[in-house]
Amino acid sequence: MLDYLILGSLTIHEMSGYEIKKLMSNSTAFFSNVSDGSLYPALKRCEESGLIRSKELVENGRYKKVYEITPEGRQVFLDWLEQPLKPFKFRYEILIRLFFARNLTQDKLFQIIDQHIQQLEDLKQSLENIAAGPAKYADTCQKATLRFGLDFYQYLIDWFSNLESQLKGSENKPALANQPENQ
Amino acid sequence: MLDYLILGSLTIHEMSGYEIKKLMSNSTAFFSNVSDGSLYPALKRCEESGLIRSKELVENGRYKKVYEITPEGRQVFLDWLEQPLKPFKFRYEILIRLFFARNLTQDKLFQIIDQHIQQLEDLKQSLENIAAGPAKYADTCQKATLRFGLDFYQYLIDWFSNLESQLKGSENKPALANQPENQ
DNA sequence: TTATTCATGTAATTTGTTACATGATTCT
DNA sequence: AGAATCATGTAACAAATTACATGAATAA
Repeated sequence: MLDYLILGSLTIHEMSGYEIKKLMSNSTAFFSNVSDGSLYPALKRCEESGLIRSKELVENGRYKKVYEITPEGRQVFLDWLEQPLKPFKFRYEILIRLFFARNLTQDKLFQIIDQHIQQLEDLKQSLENIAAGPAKYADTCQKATLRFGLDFYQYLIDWFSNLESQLKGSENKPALANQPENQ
Repeated sequence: MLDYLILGSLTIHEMSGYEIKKLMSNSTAFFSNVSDGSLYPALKRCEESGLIRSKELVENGRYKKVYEITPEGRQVFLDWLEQPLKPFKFRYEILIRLFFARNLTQDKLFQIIDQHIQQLEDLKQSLENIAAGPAKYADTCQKATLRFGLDFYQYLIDWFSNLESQLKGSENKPALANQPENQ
């Protein structure tokens, strides 16, 4: 996955590892925050398999290793782009908490939900900052990606806010216990 | 994470590895589809660290290893439940495709989006089947978890359908190219 | 002068998957 | 008789993280 993120970035133009990281966090942070410890080994791996090649240079007295994509790398990337998607899997920590929330007081549960809403607000804010920024390289599809992030975070914020209201609304009832329903 | 999923399951009642897997896929499949290769080693690990203990028995001529949570395990689980959430991270393959979609013809992009919508419809259907089923152990919070899955998949289906309409609407324009904006 | 940003990397660990391997029971 | 489900596990591999490690340039 990371390899394709690297190849994709290099289809835009040649970049150093550091710049690739920058691009990720300035535009796609919400779906891929890459750590140094995975990026640099991945670059090495891709170079070894001939998908990218590097030149080392010194710019403003700073050592840099700038990578460009090779024709083979471009082909591999284009092939991947068209391939069927892997099965969609999604692991979402707060849902696990929610699933087992009967072990929790309602207050504690609300704390966790509030905390998550705050996380989401922060993430949304950082995307808004990116959206308000210079938005380099942003074509229609890249803008759609950003738009997705904004919409998505807002959706989750609303969903969890709504859940809280509903749980609060049934506060007098045994909220976390089994409630009979017509089945 | 998996360890907590196991502990959480065992707060409901004692279960074998197989039953834990069943519980996951019958109620929380959409956020945690656990493979044998991770579940059984995890059970071993938890037992070695004293969080759970097992008894082996033969039921209907079938060998079983039934696990129950220990008081220490319960405490570890409850502590975890209340702990701050880890930073929310989300990697979503189709967004990476979308981000680099300028390397793709519009037709190919639509194929990918359609394929993803189909994935989501299938996942939603499987959740609907679960929701229509006997819904064992389903307390309010567990129902909310299921509800989340249904709402979430529908949201994504709508979002991507909408994206397609929008892209189709601008088909005469250079859809995948950089479109100037007021910045 | 001190913190931040730029810049690259390694080592140990974590967490999980896929494929392999086995075997009994029950449903059709 | 054969397929599906029940039931448990190992071994090899994959992908990524965290912590460690270094060091120059620039902005406060």
